[in-house]
Amino acid sequence: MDSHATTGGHSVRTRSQHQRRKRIVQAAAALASRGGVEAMQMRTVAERAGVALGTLYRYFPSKMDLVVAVVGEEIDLLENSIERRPPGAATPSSRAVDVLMRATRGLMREPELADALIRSLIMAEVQTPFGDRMTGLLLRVSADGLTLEQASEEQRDLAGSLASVWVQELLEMLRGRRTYDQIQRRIETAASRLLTDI
Amino acid sequence: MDSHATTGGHSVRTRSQHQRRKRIVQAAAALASRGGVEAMQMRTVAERAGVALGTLYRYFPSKMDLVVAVVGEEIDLLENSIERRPPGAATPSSRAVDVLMRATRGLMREPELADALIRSLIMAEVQTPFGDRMTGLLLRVSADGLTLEQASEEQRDLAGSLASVWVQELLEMLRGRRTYDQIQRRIETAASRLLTDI
DNA sequence: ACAACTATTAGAATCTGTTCTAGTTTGCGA
DNA sequence: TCGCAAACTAGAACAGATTCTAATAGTTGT
Repeated sequence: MDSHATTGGHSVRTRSQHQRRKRIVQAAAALASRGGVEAMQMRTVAERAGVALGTLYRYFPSKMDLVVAVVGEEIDLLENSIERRPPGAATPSSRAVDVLMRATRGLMREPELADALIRSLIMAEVQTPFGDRMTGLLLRVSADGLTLEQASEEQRDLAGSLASVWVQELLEMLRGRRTYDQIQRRIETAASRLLTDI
Repeated sequence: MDSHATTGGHSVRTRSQHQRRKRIVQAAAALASRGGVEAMQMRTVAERAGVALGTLYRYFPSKMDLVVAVVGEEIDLLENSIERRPPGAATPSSRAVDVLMRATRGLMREPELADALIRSLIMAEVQTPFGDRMTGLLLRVSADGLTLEQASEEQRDLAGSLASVWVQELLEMLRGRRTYDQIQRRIETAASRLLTDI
């Protein structure tokens, strides 16, 4: 309903505010990467970031907003990684698989963090940019640099569906019901159907 | 870690305990079907069920366990209904779409409850038979009565992927980001790709 | 019937997210 | 520089989930 300046990072006034925000997110990520969301308590985050609890709530109106910010950084890392080393495979679908499995490996490196973030995002009442960003990423690598806005509805549907499958597979993995190889096979199967002739 | 007797309903000792459990679940469902999970406060549930808070926690060690129990009853209804009236469309993919959209309409009738249902299933630490049951249902209607065990790995992957897409679309709907028609279009698009020549 | 054990109860206590209050500091335009 | 609005701080207060306690009621085996 309301658009805060907190999650976007725009409309930040001073340098110190920018740094404060950064310290908060870093403190949150550090805590979450060990004990998960439970360890990422608002009081503790504030303390670690050297900030009052009220200030933390000024920057992030709820704990979920903070989680979303942490996830945003993870996606930034993924996007940077893709920019540095774009997937070189021949077909759209195998490029998409490349990206998704690279993201999977990244998340597997910090399972506690991944678990906390994925579950929290799925539980979020409000819209999170997570799905859209992944969908955009998939479109970019599989449909020749297309953006979310330029894509046709069908293209967005197909890329979005693949992102959905990936998220569910991640959840299954976090439940201990999938191995990396199983995820890869399922993603490959789904991608070859969903992204052929896109 | 531990497997309680609470969610299963087995190992209930006396008749009064069985009835107590039933009253608790009914009270919880009544509260959730109006105000959603927030309205379903543990104190209130205990009060409505005429049970002490400690007793409620003896039966359901966490709020999530209670939600899962409420939701379990709803799923039974859903599956029975679908099996009583099998879809009659011509192609495998349209039969699958039929089933999924019928389930969607059923869930839309009580949005607050549906919200709790879907989220709890996704969040459940333990395995819930939900995904597998849904996948089995899709295989049955789209691949000529196939069961989960009889299907090939690829068939299970494809049906499972469609189920994943459906679950994510439901979540988007509950967040207010999808209309019924949008879901239908996306499910149709995904199904036609995933279930052709299955 | 008796003892041991388990279930239930009312209510206090704890924990953590969130809000509120009152006072202090900071940035900035006049 | 002055003054003001916004940002910040410490800490109390509040809310709802979960845990704990001490007492009572119910069940079961002998």
